[in-house]
Amino acid sequence: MDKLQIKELLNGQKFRLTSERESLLDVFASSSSMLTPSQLYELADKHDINIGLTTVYRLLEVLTKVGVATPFLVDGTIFYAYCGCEHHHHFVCLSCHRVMDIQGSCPSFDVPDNFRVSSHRSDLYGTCSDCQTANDAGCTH
Amino acid sequence: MDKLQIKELLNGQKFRLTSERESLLDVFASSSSMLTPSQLYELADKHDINIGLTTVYRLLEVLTKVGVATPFLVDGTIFYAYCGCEHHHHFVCLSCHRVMDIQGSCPSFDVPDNFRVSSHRSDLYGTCSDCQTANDAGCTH
DNA sequence: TCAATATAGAAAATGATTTTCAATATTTCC
DNA sequence: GGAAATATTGAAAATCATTTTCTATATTGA
Ligand SMILES: [Mn+2]
Ligand SMILES: [Mn+2]
Ligand SMILES: [Zn+2]
Ligand SMILES: [Zn+2]
Repeated sequence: MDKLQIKELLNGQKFRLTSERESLLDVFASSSSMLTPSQLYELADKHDINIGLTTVYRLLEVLTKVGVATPFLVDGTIFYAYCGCEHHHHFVCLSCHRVMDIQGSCPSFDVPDNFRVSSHRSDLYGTCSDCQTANDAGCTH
Repeated sequence: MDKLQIKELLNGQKFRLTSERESLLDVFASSSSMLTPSQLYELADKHDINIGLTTVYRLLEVLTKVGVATPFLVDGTIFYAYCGCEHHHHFVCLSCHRVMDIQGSCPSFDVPDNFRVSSHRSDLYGTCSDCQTANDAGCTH
């Protein structure tokens, strides 16, 4: 997904893509894992991008509002992953917290006619191949 | 779902179904809405069941652990609904917060062979019929 | 250029959740 | 039955995540 597109999306809701947000977004989008706000803050730090934690919260908030970030609830904790705008489904590795896009058409369920379905989520949870071999080797990382 | 079954499930993990938990469970299971811990606490109060908020948190924790309660993340807030053990899918009304079971077979996605899928969630979000007619009538409740 | 609007970030406030702990209840085993 | 071990309760305190506040700064738009 293009950064210009994201800027347009944000501007459409009177949000701005500042240099701070752009740097953070780069870090966020390049991570294949779902992250807590604090984890994103730490990760940015490692890239020598020193942004206030409040700003991290605000970025995740606006990205979620425009649909570019997706929140995941895992084991009582809320994580965020950069997922772009096109609707798709996910596999979440409960071991390494990586989030992978998966192929497949949207599920269809029997919903009463008079219900309006505005969105849906279909997420799979489990262990990715890397983490399985790691576990096989006796490593709990 | 039988209360005895729930007791067995809890006992299986060395949890006990005390009288406090049983009263709370009655209130919880009879609600068709997803609830925050505080909301369940208030609801119990209305039924003249006065249980500490800490106990409410602990009940939801153990019920989630044994799979009888399901957490929902909606708009940044974590709610819980009594859902029993048999796997199924849900429609969540974003207006009244009721959670309805929906029919349909589990979706199938293309997941790499070497991934282990341990669980999945398929949730629909929208507006139930009651809330649509309420909105039509100009009521924002 | 000037006014209006949005953001950054530190500090403080808030609020939700967890921990602690003493009392009580339940289970286990002799 | 009756310890001893284990689990629970709930109030209070502590902790932790998130939001609010506020001032300086930046951006947008007439
Ligand atoms: Mn994705
Ligand atoms: Mn259900
Ligand atoms: Zn993994
Ligand atoms: Zn409704």
